[in-house]
This record gives sequence, C-alpha cells and structure tokens, in this order.
Amino acid sequence: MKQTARAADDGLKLSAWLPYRLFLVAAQVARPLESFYGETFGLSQAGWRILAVIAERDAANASEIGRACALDPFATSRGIGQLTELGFAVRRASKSDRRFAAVSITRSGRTAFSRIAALGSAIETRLLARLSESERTTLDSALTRLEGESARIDTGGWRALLEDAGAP
Amino acid sequence: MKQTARAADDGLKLSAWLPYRLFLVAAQVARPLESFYGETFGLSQAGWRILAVIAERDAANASEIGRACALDPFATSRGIGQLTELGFAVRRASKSDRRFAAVSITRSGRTAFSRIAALGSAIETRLLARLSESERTTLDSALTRLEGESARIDTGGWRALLEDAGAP
DNA sequence: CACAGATAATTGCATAGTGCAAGTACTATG
DNA sequence: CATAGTACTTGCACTATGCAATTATCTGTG
Repeated sequence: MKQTARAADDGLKLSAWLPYRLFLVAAQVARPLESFYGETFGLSQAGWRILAVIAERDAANASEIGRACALDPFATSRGIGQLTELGFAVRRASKSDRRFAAVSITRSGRTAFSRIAALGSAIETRLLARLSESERTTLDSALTRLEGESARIDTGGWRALLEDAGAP
Repeated sequence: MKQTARAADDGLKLSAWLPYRLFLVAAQVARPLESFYGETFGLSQAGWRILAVIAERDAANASEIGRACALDPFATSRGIGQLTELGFAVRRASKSDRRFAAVSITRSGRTAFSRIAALGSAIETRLLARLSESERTTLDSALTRLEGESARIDTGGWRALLEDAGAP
C-alpha cells in the first residue's frame, strides 16, 4: 500500500494490496447474505441487487436498473425475469414508448426485501461497530473518491493503465 | 452507513451500503486486470491469486496457498493445475510427507507475475493518489479491523447474524 | 505389524452462471 | 416507408462452482 510504486513492481504482496483487501471484506461479508437469500427465496446475486434497486426506485426500466447495480443488460434482463417468476416484481410496458418496460416491486417482493435488508443492515452494523466515528466519516468520503477513480480505471481498460504508468 | 440500524431496516440503500461500495470498487478495479492476465496468459482469477502467493512464499503446499488467497481446496487444486499447465508453477511431493506437494513458481511464472504485478501496482497507485496521507493511514488500519470482523461474520453464518441483531 | 481412521489433494459430474450472436418489438428520421 | 437505431430478450456454447467420491498417504492403537 505504498505510494512510490515503480512501473515494474515485483514487490506486490497480495494480502497488502488494496484491491484484494477490499475484495476480501466484500466477499466474506457477501457469503452469509447470499446463502440466506439463496436458501430462503431462491434469489441470485443479481436478483437481490435488482430487488434492492426497485425497492427504492419505483417503475425503473431495465437500463436504469442495470446502471444502478452495475449489471450488463443480459444479467439485468435475467435478474428481472427471476424476480417476476418469484412474484417479487412486475413488468409493465410503458405507455409512451413500448420498448421500455417499467419494473415495479410487488408486496411480496417488498416483504422479501425487508427480510434481506435486515440482515444486510446487521452486517453493516457489525462492520461499522469496529470503526470510530471519525473513521466512518473518513471511510465514507474516501470510498466516494475510490468509487469514482475505479470507474475511470474500469472504463479506461488495462492499456490506458500501462500508458500512464510508463509515461507519468 | 448509519450506525443506528433497527432489526428490520427497510431503508437499506444499495449505493450507500458499505458492503456494496467495497464490492463495487473491488469489482471495477479487478475487471481491467482480469482481462489483461486472461488475454495475455490465459490465467483465471484463482490462477492469478495463487501466482501472487507463490511469488512471495516459495514451496507452499495447497492448503497454505488456499488459506492465503481465500480459495477452497477444489479451486486451489484447479488453479495450481492451470499454473503447472502454463509452465508457471511446478509441484514436487514433499520428502517427509508425500501427501503434501510443495508448489514453486518457475522463472516464466515470475516473469508473468512481474508483468501483472506492474499493472496491479499501477491500479493501486491510481487509487491511493485520490487519498491524502492521513486517509491512507486511516484506511489501512480500518481495513485491518474490517477484514477481521468480516471473517467472523463469514464463519458465523447468517443465523448468528440474526440472533445478535434480535437480542443485542 | 496390521489396519481403522485421519488428512491432503484430486477428479468427475451435475448444476449454475456468463458472454455473445442473433432475434423481437418498437421508435425516430430522412 | 424504408432505414437505422434503441431497448430489451433469447438461445446456445462455454466456463465456473459445489460437492460426492477417489486416490494416496500418514498416524495412532491394539
């Protein structure tokens, strides 16, 4: 996690490498939640994410949903399909432009969401309990910038990364 | 990211939920790296993680490797198999206990690792450049505690989570 | 020493998830 | 009114994952 990285840095230590550390926390924390909504509702990860999005944002179309939870159009379509099969969501074609379908959460979808969200909040609470108030504030604002930078890294692709490392 | 979460919290907002935010940064940042080592070397995610582990820790056996990069024995075995096929690693049965196989990185494995690590370091550098020195320090120590807590959350499973949320 | 019971790692196979080409249904535009 | 473009959706091949069963090996006990 040192800042003075050379272009060819063999000293990368997985357990100290920031992206791996973030991944590890996210993966470990996602596992119990996933097995909960998987066993209880037969929901996939994409399904849960979409459910969370339509719970707070009614009548969104597929691409809005996809953008909000970082899913490609295929995964989004399948996730919505899963939710409608489970009775957790309904699709209604838009009146003005029938290519768009407004997706809404159903009552039973909201019930399922509440139960998963309770577990999700419990996880977050457990994590935040390990941090001081000022650490939470710092983490919040740091994460906002990391989200922005990681999005740029993603869209740039690996060639762009090597370019600015090679010619800084 | 509020601390006062009730047992049944409907107000979970995906984009503000700490585990999702960590996941998002990790996933966005992993994508260009993955396509690099995938296209260039035909390496899987597990393969890359194992390569990083054996680059810094010679002659480790499969379970040590698995522990070090959070892979189950199946994925570890398959990852090592991939690395040996690519000529990036060799297995040698241990002299003292032939159930164990010591896995070592080869010269070409180290070359591949160097090239991937360069990209990995470039990514980390880009991320850290967005943070101040004190933010880096805070993030480092906060992440250490989050890693510990997430490991406990993972091993406890979802039932344990609902119990201590229900009876705090 | 034999041999039941661990342990480390691997393999087979069924199932689940992903990526992409192609398709449908619709709208906008010259 | 053909053409192009948009918003999904589906089918299919391929990949990954989870888990039972297997192999090979070692250890403790009578």
